[in-house]
Amino acid sequence: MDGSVGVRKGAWSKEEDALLEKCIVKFGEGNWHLVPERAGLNRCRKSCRLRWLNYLSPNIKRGEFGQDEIDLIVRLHKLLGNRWSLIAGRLPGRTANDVKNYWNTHQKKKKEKNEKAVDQSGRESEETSESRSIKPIKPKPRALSVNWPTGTSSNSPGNQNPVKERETRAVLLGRAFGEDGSSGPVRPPSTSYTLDDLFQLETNEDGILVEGNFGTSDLLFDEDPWMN
DNA sequence: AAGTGCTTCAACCGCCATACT
DNA sequence: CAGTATGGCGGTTGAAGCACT
Repeated sequence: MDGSVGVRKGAWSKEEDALLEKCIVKFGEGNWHLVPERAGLNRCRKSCRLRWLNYLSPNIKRGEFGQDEIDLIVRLHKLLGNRWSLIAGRLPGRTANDVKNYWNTHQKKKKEKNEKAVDQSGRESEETSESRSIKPIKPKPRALSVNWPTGTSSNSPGNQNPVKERETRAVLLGRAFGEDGSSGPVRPPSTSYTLDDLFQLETNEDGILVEGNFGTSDLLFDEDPWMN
């Protein structure tokens, strides 16, 4: 794979950051397999990419998540499941890692609260809304084939294969969000999408977003989303 | 002030999809 | 068509910092 024998691991030093940044500024993003050599770094390509995307990239927004961002994460997670990259794509300046870390932190607290609730009131929490009805869309939208937009119907194995079928849906989802599949790998768009966009999307693209019965009411919370 | 436990988040790992040869 | 290279993702881990006793 990486063929990386004896590459450096662990936290990045300021010198390494500077080298990587210099390299990206000079050559641009992409060609990650060339980056370690170009930058003069004893790091594997994955490490370089991750460091740039999660930390060094100038687009990254730091600091705490705002309430609107939290709401959006909660709703999108309900819709998409653990599709952190897609969720992060709706949050300008936030990375998938940020969102994932944030979610895991709060999920932990949430779980603990649920367990306490079980201790106190029996099995009430088994009936929590999430476990009851919503099946998040699980498949991973990946880069799209150049033939994808035209060659999907008759020869697509997705029609018989449920997994493929769901993948197709997920790809559609990515496209519907504005990810242009015709030009290579799926990338987060530069603009954000509002919940209104999501709702509209659901109306227009009936059957694409939805797995099971899913309505706009499923995205609404009457109470603190982290509770219960 | 020191020790301990908890939380956060950067980074690694393994896997998968696509592109390329 | 098969094999290989590359990019990208989600899950997990561990170090550092913080809070509490």
